Parts: sequence; C-alpha cells; structure tokens
Amino acid sequence: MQVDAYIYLSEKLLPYLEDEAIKQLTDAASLPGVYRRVVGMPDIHTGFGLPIGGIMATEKDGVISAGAVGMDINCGVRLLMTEIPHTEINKKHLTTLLKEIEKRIPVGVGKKSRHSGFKLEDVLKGGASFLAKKGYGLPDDLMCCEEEGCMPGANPDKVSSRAKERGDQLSTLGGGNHFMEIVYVAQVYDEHTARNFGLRQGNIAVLIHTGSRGLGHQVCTDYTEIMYKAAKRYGISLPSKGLAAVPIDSPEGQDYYEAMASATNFAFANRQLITYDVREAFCQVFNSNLEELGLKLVYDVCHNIAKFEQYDGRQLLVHRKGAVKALPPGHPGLSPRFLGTGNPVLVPGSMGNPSYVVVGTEKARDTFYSVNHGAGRILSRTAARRNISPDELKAQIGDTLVNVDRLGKILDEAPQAYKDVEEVIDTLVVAGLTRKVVQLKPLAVIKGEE
DNA sequence: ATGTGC
Repeated sequence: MQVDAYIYLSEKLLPYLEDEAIKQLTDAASLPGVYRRVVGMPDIHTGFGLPIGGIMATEKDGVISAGAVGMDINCGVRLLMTEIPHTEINKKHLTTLLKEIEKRIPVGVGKKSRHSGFKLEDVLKGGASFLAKKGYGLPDDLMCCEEEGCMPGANPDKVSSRAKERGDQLSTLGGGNHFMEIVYVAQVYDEHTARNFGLRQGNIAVLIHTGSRGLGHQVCTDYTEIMYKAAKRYGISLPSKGLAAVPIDSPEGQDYYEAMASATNFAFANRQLITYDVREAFCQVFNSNLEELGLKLVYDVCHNIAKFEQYDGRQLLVHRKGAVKALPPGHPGLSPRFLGTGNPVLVPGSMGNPSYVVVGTEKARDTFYSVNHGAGRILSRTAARRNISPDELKAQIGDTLVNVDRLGKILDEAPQAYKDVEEVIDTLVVAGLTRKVVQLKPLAVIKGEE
C-alpha cells in the first residue's frame, strides 16, 4: 500500500463490512500516484474494482482507472421541488401521476428513448446544457447542476461505435437501484439552508436516480479492456482487472477521460430530459403550469465520476464511486449560487424509506470533500432475490405506492437488502463531515423491473 | 449498473 485506507463506520455498521470491500479499497491504495489516503464511506460494499462508497485521488503523475469510476458513469440523483403541499395530494393524484410519468419515461432494463431528433454528438458534448438551451429546461436548471450540467473535455470521437449504438436511451430510467420517487419534505433540520435550497416543509418533491444507461456501461467495459492491456506496457502491476489503470497523461488515459466526460454528459442529458417529461406529466395531471407548480431543480449530483480538483495546492484526479462531492460553505470551488451554503447533497434511502438532503463541512476535507451516496447494500442482488419474499417486501414498504405490480420482480431492491440510511448518514454527522438539511419521505415510487 | 456474457 502506498497510502492508508480509512473507512467510516459506526459500531452498528461494522458487521456489514465485507472482507472483499476492504481488499478492493486496500488494492486501490497500492496504485501508482494515489494521494494521501483512500476512503470508504459508511455505505461501502463490494463493487467492480473500487468498492462502491469508495474514493481514490491520484496525483498528476498517477493513474486513472475506469473501474474506479464505475460501470454507470455519472450515475446520479436530482431533486425537483414543487409548490404543492402534500396535504393537497391524494392517492388518486399519485396513481395518475405514476401513470402519466410512465407514459413518457420508459422504465426497466433495455428500454429505448421515446424522444428522437437529438444528435448524439450534441448530447455527448453538451449534456443537460445542450437540452436546456434547446428549450428542454427552465432558466435556472443549469446553475443547479454539478458542473452546470456539462462536463468539460468531452470528446465523442473517443466513445466507441458500440457504445454510441447504445446511446438511444435519453429519458429512460433503467433498472436495478434506479428509481423516480414522489416525496415530501417531512422534516427540516436547518431552516436557513433549506430555505436557500428552495425546500419547504410539507411540500411535494420529485427524486430522480439514474445514469448513463447502456452507453456509460459500454464505455467502462471498453476502457477497462484497453487499460488492462496497456497497463503492462506502462509497467503498472494491477491488483485486479476491475482496477485496470493507466497513467493519467498517457494516450489511453486521456482517451478514457474524454470518453468518460462524454458519458457523463449523456447522463446529465438523460436526467434533464426526464425532468422535462416529469414536469409535463405534473402539468397535465394538475391541469396547471410550471409557474404554479414550481418543479424547480434543487440540484443534480454525480456519484460515479472522476474529476480534477485542487488539494494542498496540487491538482488531483478524484475518483468517486458511490460518493458525492460535498463542498462546505465558502469553498472557492462552489458556484455563486451555493457559495453561502455549500452544494446540496442528495442521499436517497432504500425503497419506502426516507431520503435526505445534506451538506458537507470543512472537515469533509478528510474525504476529499465527499459524503455517502445512499444507504449501501447488505445483500447482493442474487442473495436478496433468494432470501426475501414478495410479502416481506410489501411489509417493509408499507403505504408507499409502487408502479410495479409483481413485487417478486424487484426483490433485489427490498429495504432488507440495504443498510439503514439514517445510521449511514449519522455516522458522517458524528464524524463531523456532514450536516442534515431536510428529510424527505416517500409517497410513491417508480421502479424498473429486472 | 447492464441489450443481466466468454
């Protein structure tokens, strides 16, 4: 190991720590140019290469790794806030909303876009910014996105034709842990910050969790193969195929960065077009307009990405896989919109459970200004399908409305397969890395079937 | 996570 590995866990979470996740994290600590420490979040669990809930920063002369970003490049979460009090919404509204949203946004593995006419090259270069400027967004959307909805350095020429063929999935949700949820602000912990983020106690909001779909998956697969072969030529001994890595300044490393930025923009555009479709669905169901309904973007976070950032006067490449950038109030890296508060961090819980909006603190410097991205798995997808029955899942999600009739199709997403998100967040609160802003409680959820 | 794969 070149550096130490730190993992943040409460006593309650300690039993869930897998030996394999520790190995993946310490493996990452052995890669050339890794800086200061590698970090595991309290939602850590075994992934491909770097564990999910892992952070690895590398210096200029160090490596870049596709597996340390993850299969779903720029998987992320966005939150839309409405002006609708949850007391004014009934079960019939919710049912109709789910139907109208599903009419517009295909859900589940392998689903294709209902939209056409967007040039993939524009999407890969421009992300959410391209769509918003085309009219698929509100004026303030972009300043409420990480990277303002467009990652610089994207070069579609570095995305393989096979990956591009899989790029016809704009405004699709996907499967697995991806979801859309109608929630309401159930509790406010920090009035000032909540107000600044536009979060009002009792109001309805929409949480969207998805990424770059098949395109990002293919980019990761392509470049893992390329890096795996090239590493030998650079004299890098790889601890595992999942951590295949090459020097940042090598042609392969540069190519991956440009392809990753392209896939990142695809994911931003996906969430932006979903937002457009969700807004349309709300307007139809409530027979109203966005001026009345709100549906303003609170924020859009990336949780699988590598970005160049400054620490200790050095430029580092911070790989976050299942971790969210959380800059504290006053940090020079913040956009003017969030300079006084820190950027909002969106942390979804498991199905039927609360989600949270939190912010980072000065102390989060210890984690390269990163906090956890969710609850974190306890059971693998297959273990969850084997061990949880549809009735047990139903008992856990309670009154939360679900679009999926056959609960047997989403057992891998049962809350029993996940840690308690509040325990996970409180671990970082106690460690001084984060502060809670609001709690969101679910009313209805849209999941894709396996 | 994923047109659920070598």
